[in-house]
Amino acid sequence: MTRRSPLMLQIVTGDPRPIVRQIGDGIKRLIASGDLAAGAALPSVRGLAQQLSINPNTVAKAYAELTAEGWVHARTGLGLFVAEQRQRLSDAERGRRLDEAVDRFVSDVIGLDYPAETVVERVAGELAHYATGRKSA
Amino acid sequence: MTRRSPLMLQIVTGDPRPIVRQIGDGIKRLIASGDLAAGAALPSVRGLAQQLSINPNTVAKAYAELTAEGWVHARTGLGLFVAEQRQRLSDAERGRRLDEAVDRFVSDVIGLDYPAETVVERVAGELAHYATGRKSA
Amino acid sequence: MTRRSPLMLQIVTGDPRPIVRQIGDGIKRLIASGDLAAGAALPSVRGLAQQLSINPNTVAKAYAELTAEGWVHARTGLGLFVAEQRQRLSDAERGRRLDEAVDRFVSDVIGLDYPAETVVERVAGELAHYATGRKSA
Amino acid sequence: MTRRSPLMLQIVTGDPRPIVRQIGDGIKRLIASGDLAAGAALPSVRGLAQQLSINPNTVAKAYAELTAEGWVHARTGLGLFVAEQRQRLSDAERGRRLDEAVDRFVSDVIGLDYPAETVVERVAGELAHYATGRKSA
DNA sequence: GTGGTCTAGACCACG
DNA sequence: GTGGTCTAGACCACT
Repeated sequence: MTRRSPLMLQIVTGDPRPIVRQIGDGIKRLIASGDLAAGAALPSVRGLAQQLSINPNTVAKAYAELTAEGWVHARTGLGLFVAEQRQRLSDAERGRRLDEAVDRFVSDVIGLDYPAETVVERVAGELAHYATGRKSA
Repeated sequence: MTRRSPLMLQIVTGDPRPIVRQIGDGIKRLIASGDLAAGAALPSVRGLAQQLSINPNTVAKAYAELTAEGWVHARTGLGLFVAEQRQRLSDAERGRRLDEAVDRFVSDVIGLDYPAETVVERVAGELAHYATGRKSA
Repeated sequence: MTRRSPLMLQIVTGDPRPIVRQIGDGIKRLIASGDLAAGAALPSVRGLAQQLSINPNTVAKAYAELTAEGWVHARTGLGLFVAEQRQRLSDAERGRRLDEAVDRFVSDVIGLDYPAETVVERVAGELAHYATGRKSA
Repeated sequence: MTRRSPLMLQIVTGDPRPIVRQIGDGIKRLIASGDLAAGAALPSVRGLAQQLSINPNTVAKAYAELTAEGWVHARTGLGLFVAEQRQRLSDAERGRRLDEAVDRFVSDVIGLDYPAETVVERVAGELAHYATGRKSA
């Protein structure tokens, strides 16, 4: 139950997001989708770095951010484990971040000339993978 | 048609997007919403720079990108004008960018723990302000 | 008002806290005490690194954490600025962190054999420097 | 007096403190609160390790630190016993540690935006559970 | 000039 | 073995 199997993670060089963010986003999704349950062990810094052929420091940085944001917690000498999820941000802050994300998304998409329904459906489809209120899968 | 009135544009220092992008996004929005019709003239580089109190180089760079992406075109000695509507990006490129934007959006929102419907409604609401689908099709 | 004067910051090699944390804590205090008002510019990464005779990456890391926690925000090409303060954490999370801090503090102090009043007075004295609800100075 | 009953100790995996420290802090608290009187025997290294389901090395290290700090003393062939109350640290050292603890505590709490009185009351409340001041003075 | 990212390699405490 | 910290030096985008 705490075995460290290779994660379903891959970094894409073409992706404009920095590697650190790709790792962070990827793991957040695995947690949100329930593929990584609370208490599960993450791959070691060195292990994941080797698996992805990147520098261990880059992985460590991504892990540090996930730790700071409360997604995982480190037990020195043992490794990283998925934390219990809990509401860390104030409602006001959550609202601000939603606004920001929506705003940016609209800016990104507005020039692509897709019908609004198409865009909305794509978003809805993606979000469907992640249960409301997380990990109800 | 070609008068150069001050654009309804403003840069926000708190915005995480670089200024170049804020200008580009802003003008794309004005075009998409119809506030800037095809054939309309854009403010001069110096004029807009002064209006927004930013470096003219920054405006010039934003304009260069809009030109490269086909949103506007330069008429030597006259200035920049909003281009006639046409397919600016290949379908493949459009699809790729949609994917990218959706992906990023989902990553941004996933930790906020909002019900999917809430998020989808917000996006739909924002998109409703702009032209739905391609106008010159 | 946005001038970058040398900060009242110093790192102590004997301090058990890592340098990154000393910098972060120091700046948080300067902000909390009002010495660094919202909108004020922080010293540049390279500048502070030189001033403290440490590696720029170390400063950058400290700054990145402050940014992630919302104390400051970066404007690429311009520098870092003190952010408007706002309630980012949920009440539950704030409570958890208070509990944790108190718990740790008691553990640290319990063996030193000081009268409780002495300890409490020291804490009260230190906290008095930082106005309730921040920057009311 | 010297019977070796199971200690009222537990390690918490979620606790940010390393296990070594949790053990040390826990025993110090038991001594400070009087639950472990001077002369009382501590559980054996192997026994406590088994009770807490942790590595004996970890317990041994914690015991070594307690011994070095003068909290307990070893009687060869018999085990560890709580030391008679005496000045374990120099005044300078005690003062330094108090400063350090207060400093760290203030840094931890400063961003949580609680009124100073609230924080002070919490500290006072926690400290009240333990002996106020040195007991054998 | 500014901050942000990435690599490489070192040392530490912890289990 | 684990994660955490620090240094050194490089390249990038932005102003």
